[in-house]
Amino acid sequence: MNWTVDQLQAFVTAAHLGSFSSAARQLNKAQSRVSSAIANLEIDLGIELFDRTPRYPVLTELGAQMLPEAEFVLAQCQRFDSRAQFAAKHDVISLRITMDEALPIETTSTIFTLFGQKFPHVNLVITSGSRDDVANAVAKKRADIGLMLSSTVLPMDVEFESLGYFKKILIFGMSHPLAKFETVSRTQLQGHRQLVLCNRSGEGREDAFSPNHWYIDSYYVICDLAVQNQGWAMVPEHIADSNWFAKHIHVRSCDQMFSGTMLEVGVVKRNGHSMGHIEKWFIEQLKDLIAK
Amino acid sequence: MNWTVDQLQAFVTAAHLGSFSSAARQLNKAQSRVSSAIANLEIDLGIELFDRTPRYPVLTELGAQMLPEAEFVLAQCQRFDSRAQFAAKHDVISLRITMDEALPIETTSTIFTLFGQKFPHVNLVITSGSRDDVANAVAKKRADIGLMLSSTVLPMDVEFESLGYFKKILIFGMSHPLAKFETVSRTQLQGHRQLVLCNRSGEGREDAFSPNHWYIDSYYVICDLAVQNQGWAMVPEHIADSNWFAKHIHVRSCDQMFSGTMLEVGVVKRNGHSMGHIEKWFIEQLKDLIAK
DNA sequence: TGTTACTATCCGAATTTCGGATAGATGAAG
DNA sequence: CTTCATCTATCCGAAATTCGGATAGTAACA
Repeated sequence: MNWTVDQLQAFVTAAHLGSFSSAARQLNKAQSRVSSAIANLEIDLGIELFDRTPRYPVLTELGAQMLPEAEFVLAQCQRFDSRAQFAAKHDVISLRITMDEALPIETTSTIFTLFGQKFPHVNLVITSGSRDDVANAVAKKRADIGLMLSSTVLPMDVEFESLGYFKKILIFGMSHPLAKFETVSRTQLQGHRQLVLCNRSGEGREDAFSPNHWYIDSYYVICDLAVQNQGWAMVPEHIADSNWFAKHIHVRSCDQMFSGTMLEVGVVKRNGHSMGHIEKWFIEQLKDLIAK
Repeated sequence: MNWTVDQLQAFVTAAHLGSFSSAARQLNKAQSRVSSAIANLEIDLGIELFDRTPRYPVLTELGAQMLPEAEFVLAQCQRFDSRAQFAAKHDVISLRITMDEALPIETTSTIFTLFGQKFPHVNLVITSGSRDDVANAVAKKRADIGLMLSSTVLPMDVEFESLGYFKKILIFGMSHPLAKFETVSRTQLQGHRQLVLCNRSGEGREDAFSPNHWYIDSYYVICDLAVQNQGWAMVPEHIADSNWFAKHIHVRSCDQMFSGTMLEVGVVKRNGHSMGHIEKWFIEQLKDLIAK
């Protein structure tokens, strides 16, 4: 393997333009260079790429078969190079994002699309998990930034920055005793079981309002149980509205009932981890989207 | 983009071995070459790949992120090269095979598996179609060799070479009038509709035995119609035995009844197209498999 | 037949590549 | 603490290669 990328370049452009001379002009090289570059490539590969008997060189059968291969290799080389140039400028080549599975996918997926357009050379690693997983992944350096709903307990070495709020709403199943009332009072709620979010470890609970309550570590499980009339709950609006649950639960406004009806959402990052402008861009986009 | 494949090679092996010197030994180069190769690569990419302050150089964060990229590019270069070496030797880099859809898939798929093991550098293009499609694809240079059941009419510029024979058997539907007989005579058959294969254009028919007959261009359609008791037919054994039809049709031996109970199978290739030894290998394998 | 545009080849200057030698540095061993 | 082995960066001169220009031969075209 003695050929160079330049030789591949000469081969590919000559094949496209159909002439060594024009290839030389396009590549800003002397014509003799393109000629000898291709000749040397042919020697090295052991393949005659062009038939030179006609006026303009024409690809041989094997040459035509090797052309797409060469184009592919060349493209990979260029991708490698531009990625390196990018990394040299921005000091980053991949960004690992982890997010709470309770976040609305519509929101985040549009961000990733934007991200891919704006930073085509950056690898994204997207993981998701429960709220604990998110904070831990950031703390343990398995992720660069995390996206999660606010939690009262956080690992020591990460910090939380608020981005905005999601509205929480009151839900219960179709056959739940409260379903027959148009409005419900605080007292009525206290008479039934509340489904409250907690961490995976069972700690870091939200405040339970009803003395009768279950602690559950996932909003999705909570909604599932609500569908089966096992209790009422306060959950983020987008989860109750999702296709899985929307038709099987009752929704009641409860603005006047609780103060903490808003759920804080924010990013977690390692303490002292200074963010590059890619990370900043990402967080700005998130703020915009959540504000809507 | 000014770096060379050699520099990538030096980077990758040095990263793996953890030392420039050992990389130089493995690559049969002077140590100074590896050192300067990597230094030049770093300059060209604008990235510091190794941290040289410790005893042994250790990858920087960016260097670690670029390593798999470099490995990938290198692997593509080597693949390109070995494929070229192969093509130089065998004059082929891809083989386009087209086959009659009536051929037993079990047979051919094992051949393709073998082929992939024996010639990992050859691209396979596999298409299938009716018997006309096969011959035409070869004639029109859309395929290199075709695999089909014998046909009385072939395009001018292709030739047929016999590989072996498939047994044909007599079939009819479960409720067909002939189903109640253990054996059937030629006269009985002539009293019922025969389903006969023809070309897509309606020409190139097999000989119809019964004066009452339909011409159909696919054995699968023929079997379908037989299942629905629309007539009797002579079809290749493997088609009648296939999962689709086996339980819905009656099979009768008919060796003593017809002389042409064998169906010739063979390859078609362009006139004068001299086969490389890859094509020969392929055809040999086919002969072996069909003989079984 | 002359003109134009193409390719292969030759050539000398300029550049790069190559391995060896050297010097400084580091970690292990005594 | 000293010695030693081994590492890396750098320098060096010879050798090889690369580079663009010049030239010659050739095919298409008017």
